[in-house]
Amino acid sequence: MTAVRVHHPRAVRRHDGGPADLTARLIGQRVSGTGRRGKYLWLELSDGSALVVHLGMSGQMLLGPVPKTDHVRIAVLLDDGTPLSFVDQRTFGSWMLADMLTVDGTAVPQPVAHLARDPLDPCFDADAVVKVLRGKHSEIKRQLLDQTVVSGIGNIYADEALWRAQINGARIATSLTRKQLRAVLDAAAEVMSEALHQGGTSFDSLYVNVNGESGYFDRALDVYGREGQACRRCGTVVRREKFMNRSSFYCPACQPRPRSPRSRAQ
DNA sequence: CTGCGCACCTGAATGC
DNA sequence: TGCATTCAGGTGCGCA
Repeated sequence: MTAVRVHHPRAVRRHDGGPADLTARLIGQRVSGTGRRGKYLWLELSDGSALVVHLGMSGQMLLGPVPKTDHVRIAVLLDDGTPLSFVDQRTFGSWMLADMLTVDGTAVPQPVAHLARDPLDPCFDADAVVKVLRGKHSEIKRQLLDQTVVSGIGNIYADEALWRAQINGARIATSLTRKQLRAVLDAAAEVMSEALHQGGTSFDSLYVNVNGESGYFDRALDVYGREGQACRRCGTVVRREKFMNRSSFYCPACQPRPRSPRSRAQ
């Protein structure tokens, strides 16, 4: 990298040294590899450190001409003259530099070390995750969103996986069988894989791929965002309720709510 | 340890 | 018409 410009300091808020330190340490480095775990990705650098990137809600890493948008947060010039831009409208994304560590036989940057493997990781061990889930007396959806249990699953794909497995997200994981928990994890892997092949989930023009194209997976969503519409499996009206300051969508017939009083009763 | 509520941010959608 | 409010998402923090 021959030049680095941080246009918006918020984009490096998670980097300890701030914009000046990040810039100084990036210049002169070469990219020696790439990696990803859950919602984090990273570029391995020639000095052994890693540039860790989280795209947040709307972040993009773009190679080629700097786009004409107000949302370019960081601009880099690579050695061959190609610009690399970090574009992020909603500014939940960030860059940081970190050292690599070896965890469970895999080298990952330090800020990623606490994350569990994601369902698309070749080393993902579903049975081990089922054990973790069964060991916690907490709601299954809460655990699906806990990146230290299984990474890469957000609110939308959690709802989709639970719908496929016909499990209500408010069920306490300890009350579910190994088979049911395994079904939820398998469904999550399926949903993520299908979404990936369709270019992700786009609700509006913000969510586009590196070529500026929308993903099509939102058209394939079975339950998320379908409040008041018929369940695609049984026709019952899909419900929505508040959960962890987010929305949960579910079919009350296919995914019956737990009876236990510990759940969030209305 | 676990849960809970909130801040962070922007722009689209909705309300008055 | 215009201003105010609500909402969505992932992460991480302080506090119970």
